Amino acid sequence: MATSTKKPATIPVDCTTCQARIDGLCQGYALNDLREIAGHKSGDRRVKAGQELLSLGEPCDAIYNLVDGWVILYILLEDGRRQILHFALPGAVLGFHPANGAMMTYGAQALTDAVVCVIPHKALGPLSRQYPEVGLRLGWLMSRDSSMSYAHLTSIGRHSARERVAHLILELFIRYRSRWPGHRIEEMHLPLTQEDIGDATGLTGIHVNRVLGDLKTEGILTFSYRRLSILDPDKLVDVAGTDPELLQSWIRQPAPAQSARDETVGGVSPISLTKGPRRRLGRANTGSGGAVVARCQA
Amino acid sequence: MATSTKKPATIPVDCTTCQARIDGLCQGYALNDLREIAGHKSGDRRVKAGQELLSLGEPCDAIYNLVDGWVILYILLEDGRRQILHFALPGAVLGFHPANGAMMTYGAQALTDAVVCVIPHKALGPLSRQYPEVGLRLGWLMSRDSSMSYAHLTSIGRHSARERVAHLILELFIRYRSRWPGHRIEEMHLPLTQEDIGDATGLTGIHVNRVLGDLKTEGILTFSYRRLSILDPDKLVDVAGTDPELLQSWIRQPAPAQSARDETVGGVSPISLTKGPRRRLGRANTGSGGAVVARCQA
DNA sequence: CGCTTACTTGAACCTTGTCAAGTCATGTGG
DNA sequence: CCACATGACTTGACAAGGTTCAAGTAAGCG
Repeated sequence: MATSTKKPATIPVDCTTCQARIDGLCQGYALNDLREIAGHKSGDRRVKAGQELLSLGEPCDAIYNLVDGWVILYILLEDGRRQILHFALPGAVLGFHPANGAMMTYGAQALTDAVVCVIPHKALGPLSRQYPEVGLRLGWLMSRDSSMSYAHLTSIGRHSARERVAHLILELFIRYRSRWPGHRIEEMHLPLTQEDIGDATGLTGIHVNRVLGDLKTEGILTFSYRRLSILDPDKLVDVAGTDPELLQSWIRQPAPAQSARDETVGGVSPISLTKGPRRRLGRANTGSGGAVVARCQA
Repeated sequence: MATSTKKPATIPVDCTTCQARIDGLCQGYALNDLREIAGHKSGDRRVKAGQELLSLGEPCDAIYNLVDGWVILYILLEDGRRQILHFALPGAVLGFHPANGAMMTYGAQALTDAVVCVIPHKALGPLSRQYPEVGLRLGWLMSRDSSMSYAHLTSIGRHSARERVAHLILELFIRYRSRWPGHRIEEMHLPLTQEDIGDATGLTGIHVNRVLGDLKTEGILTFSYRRLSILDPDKLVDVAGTDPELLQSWIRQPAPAQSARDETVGGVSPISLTKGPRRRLGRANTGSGGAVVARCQA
């Protein structure tokens, strides 16, 4: 379960066990640095499942480190249509905006009980002067977001309903499972309705239902009442029609802040996605000049 | 025209007049700082219209500051389907990747002759230590990219073909025109085919053609052979079914690196989008209760 | 046990895609 | 300046994938 049921709501976030240390903003910092960084926080915030964390149009003057729970980002149209933009998992940073004092251009709602730690935008300048890697890491996190967003764009724009649904489920499964490396389970609590899946994939909930029905008939997966079981991972990858490498790249960690590399989490190879070369992405035929591999240490 | 036809290909980029100084990475820096920053460059690169700048799957070890020209980011599927992810205009940063030494997850192709200046990833660490704002600005730029991407997701996922095409054209028009503040022209060279518009909006070129035909019949715009004229801006905004505020927010500048605020570019109000409150975005009805709760230590 | 939310299924409809056959615009060499 | 080649645009008929409307059933919750 992604929700923190063990802690009473009054206990503040414990930075030493925070997910943001694993692949989020605070990755790679030693304990005393964490204490420093936490000094910039304006506090923590807990929201119940179903509540809004950030509302469209409200001014946003802080970034939110998602510590626990699932959160969706979405845009609501005036006629009621909704597009889910992103499923944020612990370690994500929300509310980082291009322009200072800008309004939120989308909303954020908790799917499960959730916890965020809040850092005001105006602390970012000083913070990044003290810890220059923080700025870069924010950049990397944002860049990962847009990379994921690009994959979603491709899914919605150029894939069939079948592919889209399979792709989304595969993505969420892999992302979720990557944080429980030991588990080999192929079953999980996915806190979504079929309607939600529709709103994320650009389909109607009804059609999602039909697609899920097909996938069940074919023995690929079952999903009902927020319970997901993957029955045939390989077939699922096949139906999703995507390069598993791409999905993997999101759970691989950006470069850590310092040298404190932590290989215990992330980098796991979920299900059997490692089977042979399965290129699903084409290549342009315009010759492009050579490139050199280089490693970088920030 | 966005292409630089006046300079021969051998002259290096002049940082003092570079677009990246206006709303890109180098905004707000004084001349001697610019010189410092430019010292981290590994060089410039010029590509002809139609050529690939970055190829999918190749390792990427540098960021590319787009100095001049139009560049598309796209994903190509193995069966030939293509999704255009983004239209990059001067000032954009390309190739900034979450994981060090990662492969490109998408390709980039020049639509016009284009010029980029190249900064190796491994220079970013030192650079951001010397100029901490650089890391944050990169974050802001990436965050803007994902914000734009979110708008595209909504467009493709929840808008009709008509709305999508109108939205894209409006977006490109506004973004392009924002860099020529003086001009009140409603005509421009848009270096796209109808097929390209289709690949960006998740439609077929043929259907784009039909939609454009309708828009022309209705006296809203004409677009053919890369020539765009907006005949009725207000109607176009209406058809696009989007909040112009959102589009505006992308051409508004992020906070400058220092205090050197430069209001001469950007912040223009394109066409007559300023007419009254035109909220096209809905609001959730979940009461987003209270506020900040606990304070935290480390 | 009754309520609510979520899921399921069917039939009619409509938007968009597909296939095919054009026409028009632009550039090039003669 | 024209003939030709090429890429881009245009149009029509038809099919398909997905939506809409409507009427259910099952699961979870107090």
